[in-house]
Amino acid sequence: MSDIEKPTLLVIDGHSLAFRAFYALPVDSFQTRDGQHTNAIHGFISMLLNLLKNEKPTHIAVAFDISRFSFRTREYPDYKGTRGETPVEFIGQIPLLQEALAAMNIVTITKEDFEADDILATLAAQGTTQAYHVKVVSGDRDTIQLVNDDVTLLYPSRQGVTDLTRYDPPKVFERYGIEPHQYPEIAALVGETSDNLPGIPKVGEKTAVKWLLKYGSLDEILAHADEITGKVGESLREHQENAVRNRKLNRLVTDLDLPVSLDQLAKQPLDEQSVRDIFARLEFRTLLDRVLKLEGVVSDGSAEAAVIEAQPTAPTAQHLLDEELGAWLARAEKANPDGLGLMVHTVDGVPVSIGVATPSESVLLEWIPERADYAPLEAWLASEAPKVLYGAKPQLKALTRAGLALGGLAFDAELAAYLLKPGGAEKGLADLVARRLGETMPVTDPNQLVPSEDSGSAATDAWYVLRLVEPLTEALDEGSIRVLREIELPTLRVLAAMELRGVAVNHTQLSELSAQLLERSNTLAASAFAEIGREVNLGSPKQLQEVLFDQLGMPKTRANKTGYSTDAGALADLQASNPHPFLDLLLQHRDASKLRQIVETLDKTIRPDGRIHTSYVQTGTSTGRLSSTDPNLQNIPVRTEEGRRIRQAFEVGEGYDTLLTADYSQIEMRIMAHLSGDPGLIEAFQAGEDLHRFVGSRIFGVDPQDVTSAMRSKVKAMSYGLAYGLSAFGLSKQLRIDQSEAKQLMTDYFARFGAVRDYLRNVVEQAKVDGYTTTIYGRRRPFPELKSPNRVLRDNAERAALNAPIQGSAADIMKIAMIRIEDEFAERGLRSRMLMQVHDELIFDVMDDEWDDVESIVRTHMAGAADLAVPLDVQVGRGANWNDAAH
DNA sequence: AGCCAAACGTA
DNA sequence: CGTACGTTTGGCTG
Repeated sequence: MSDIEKPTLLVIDGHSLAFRAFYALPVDSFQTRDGQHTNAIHGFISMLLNLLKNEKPTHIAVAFDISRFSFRTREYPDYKGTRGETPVEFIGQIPLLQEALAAMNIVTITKEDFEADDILATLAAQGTTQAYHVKVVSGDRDTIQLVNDDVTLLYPSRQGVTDLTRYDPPKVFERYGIEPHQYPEIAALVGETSDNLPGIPKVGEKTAVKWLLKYGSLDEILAHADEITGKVGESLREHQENAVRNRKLNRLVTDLDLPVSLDQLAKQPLDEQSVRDIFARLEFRTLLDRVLKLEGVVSDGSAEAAVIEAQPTAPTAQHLLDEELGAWLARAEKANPDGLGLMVHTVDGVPVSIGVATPSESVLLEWIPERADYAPLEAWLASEAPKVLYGAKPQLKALTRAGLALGGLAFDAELAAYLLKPGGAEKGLADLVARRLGETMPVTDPNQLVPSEDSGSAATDAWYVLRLVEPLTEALDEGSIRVLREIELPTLRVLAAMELRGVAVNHTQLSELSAQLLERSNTLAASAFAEIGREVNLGSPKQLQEVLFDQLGMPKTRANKTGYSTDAGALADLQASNPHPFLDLLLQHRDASKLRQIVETLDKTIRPDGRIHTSYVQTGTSTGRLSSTDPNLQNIPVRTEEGRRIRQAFEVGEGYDTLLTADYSQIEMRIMAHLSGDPGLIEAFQAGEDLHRFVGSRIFGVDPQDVTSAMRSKVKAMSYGLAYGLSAFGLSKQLRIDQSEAKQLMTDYFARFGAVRDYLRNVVEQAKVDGYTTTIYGRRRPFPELKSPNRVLRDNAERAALNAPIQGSAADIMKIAMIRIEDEFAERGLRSRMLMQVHDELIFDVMDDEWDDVESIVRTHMAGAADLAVPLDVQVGRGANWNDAAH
């Protein structure tokens, strides 16, 4: 029988592929009206249809695990023990998938006490002896052992299920450098974290292959374990039983007694009515059409809309200049009043190419400065004609550097995706296109002989960006669209301007400080070494553990993954119980070197203009705050005297007279007062006196002037902890008081401020119902984990959920204030300018003759950014540097 | 070179 | 067993 005539048997690991599909497709986008999630089913069936089309199997079967338990878990109870809880959204999808497969007349096979992989292995073995071509589809690497001349493994690459890597024996050799049957021996040595099967520590794939090539088999390696030198050799001898156990567990069973024979797996025509029924329940229209079409069933009207078989390709970019360019833009603009796609590709912060796209056409320009024939583009960019971008901030900055204005920023797909999922799932434009459009963006393949001009061009990108608008807008609720248009898009402009401005930092001062700190840390290190009689790396927690717990015999501290904690808290505890000069020196050394590290990092980022230009990440937090990188200017020390010396190096810029700092006092507590409507808390803020003193007097039943500092600090810790979901345990630990006392404090607190407790409870309850929390302005944060059966996950989510509206509303308020301040500075033509944001604080370069205007504008817009039940208090300071400008 | 965990700075 | 971040370091893997 020639190869061509051999029947082809396709066997699929149902559970593992469905799970891959689950993580490859966005959960939110695949949900039936009654709330059943279907992303795993959709992804699986889609992959299955591709396989049927491409592999043309004559026989087919899908194997499923019956449960998490098998003969392997009996032999080794920890097997797969680290697997987390099944995500709630996945639950229920497998039975529905099996129904769909049944309707398609595809045989599903399960076997009590065995895993799906064993079924695959048995079928592969039967197929080989009965002269089939076997194609195994599995996401489990252990199935590599099944590969031979007649058995090919199709393995999903990375995240998705659309790309399957085809492993035949040469491919296995290319990837691993070994024969397929040797793979389990490699895996046994390396171990498998996802299955909770530790291997030989320090042995990775490379080492394992090396040994296998040298000794030929695992048994031989173990027999010659004595010959292997070094740490790895020791490790092998010490942990060889791991490898033996792993090898036993990863050997797939090839002789199961299955209830079906191969000829019973012959592909059958589907049952059209059943398929229609189940697909209707799953609300899969496009897939129904695909499935019926593939089976040659004449499709009815419902299919017409969805016969988009191949994914659309980007239009070929046109290269236009002068009048032609102007005419094209005018026509495109008129035909697309909602906006054109725009993408500016940059290198080192300056534009190199610019793409503009309509749904059917695109234009690409290489950007060369000072070319007159780009004039129509420059005019269009500067105009208010709406533009749609992805990741506009660096593009806007690059255009600004090139002297180009950008008006009409109507949409940023990155920001839109962020508002939908502020946890941040999509990474980059291509990922977003894959998830929201279900299309694969063309990539420039370096091996391509004739690179297609449009793949990866700014014009192609612009075209994809434009097409993202609809699905993203569709997915966003009204409130989020408002947040996008009224907060995030204007904030983007403000941030671009601030980043371009930077902040002046005194290099000389930082260098001096760094030198001083270095000297101090060296002295401290020397003294510390003298105390223990040897030199260790004080920056290595591992070496410190040896010193503290072995050499000095100190009591064990809090456990962590690598042993016992040596953090500042643990060291302070040790100092209290086992005073030793080394501890104090170590702490001081840590302080000095940490500070020096910060100083050094800052110093290195000062640009030739004498200023530090941070980048604010607008999509960096799940609450709506900004984050700051390269360098992070939002964690500059302030609590210690030494730390404040760093702030002294942040100076007023050349051409300006003074720095102004403005910060919100207790904004989160004020938001809590507003959101909870607690009369006591509202009164406290309206009275305008010291908040913690006021609250303390209520709780302890004394006059405000009789609140002691001990009382005040307890109340302060309690108040701040509230918004973080603080427990009595945490409070007692922080204040170093009994848990019972902490509990009493909480009881007393809530007795006086009960509405706060009710509010916090309600936030979580509501989030459980809605699946998300909302800020005052309608910014949402999803919380799927609130429904998790896993206690730890759920508790963490509950605390995050009660904090999200508070922290998020504060972030919204600050962003609104920034937008209004920046706008008014521009309107009034002020030279003074906003430089930095540190969550509740803004810093400005100010001209003396503008001081009064600036102060009043800043105060007005910060205080007026929200209309709360309590006033927003703004503290303003003035000085030549950041430290002196703090009040 | 790339990854993780620990540690620690801020609001 | 309080939220939200970013950066550096050591120590491991390759």
